[in-house]
Amino acid sequence: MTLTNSLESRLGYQLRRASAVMMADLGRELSDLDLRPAEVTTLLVIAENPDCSQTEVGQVLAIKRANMVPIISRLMERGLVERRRLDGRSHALTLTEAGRKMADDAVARIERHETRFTALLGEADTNVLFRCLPTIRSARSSEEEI
Amino acid sequence: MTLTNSLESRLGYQLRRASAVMMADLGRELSDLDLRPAEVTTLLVIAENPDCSQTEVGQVLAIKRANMVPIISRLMERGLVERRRLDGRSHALTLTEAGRKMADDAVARIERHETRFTALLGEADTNVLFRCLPTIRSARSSEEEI
DNA sequence: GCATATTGCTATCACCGATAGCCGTCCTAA
DNA sequence: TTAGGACGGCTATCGGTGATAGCAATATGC
Repeated sequence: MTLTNSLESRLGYQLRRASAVMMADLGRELSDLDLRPAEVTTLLVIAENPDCSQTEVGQVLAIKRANMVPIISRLMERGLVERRRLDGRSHALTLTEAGRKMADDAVARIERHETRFTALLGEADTNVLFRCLPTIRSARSSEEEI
Repeated sequence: MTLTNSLESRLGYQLRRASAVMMADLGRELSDLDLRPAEVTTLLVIAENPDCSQTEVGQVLAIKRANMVPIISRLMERGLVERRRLDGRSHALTLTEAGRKMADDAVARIERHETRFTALLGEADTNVLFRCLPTIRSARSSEEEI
């Protein structure tokens, strides 16, 4: 017996399922770099914002301060990220040469991954998505801070 | 300093962030029912497919057999779901009266939650989303089975 | 100078997904 | 009719991500 599922008509459900599919595909694409999704995004943000701090990265990616710690630690252990003491509290993050190479490789893979999906959608619909998804993000109920 | 983030132009990233926002909102809306998202979806699928089996629910929701176990257990402990032995292997799942009430309450909350977002999008864009998101889901690379 | 805010950090929890493997049951084909 | 394989539920366990509470050191503004 094949079941009915009225959740199919729920935006949140569709979003969750679609996001899971893309995340799984991304994971596969990045698996042989041994980079987790959260680590790649961190790497790329540092790549385009040299000398940023750890909490700044967290703010732009919506990753809590506490959860940034193991991410940065692992990127440093692997020699992809370096940091320079700034003022006794904060560090300036930069990529090492290996980090830059890794970031370039990751971007290429992400591009392949992305076009696998956008190719199916067509430009018009893709544009609608890039308009709608930020709208959804901006709809956080007012009482939650950054 | 406010950072740049070129990930904003990636579909996967936007999907992930938007999905996270909606999930957080859903969690808030359901928190005083003490139902986790995975439990509500299970409850609703059983509601509209009485006498279905546990793996059938899993298949329609993309939840692995092994991961259904604690979900069903908890729903049964709370007296929301009952099951009847079918053939020594499988059980027929149904909602109890309390489960039906809970499901009705959950649906009402989900509806409030959903319209909070769809109201921001407008009907035309919402329709595009309901066309595009299933397309993305269907783009699983061919080598993965159900 | 002192109260307060900020930064990075530890420790710990919750939720969801995945894998490997067990056991009992069923189905089917030789 | 029975043997082999598929199936349904289950255990145990891990991985990834997010959240919270609280600490120590430092910076900042009054």
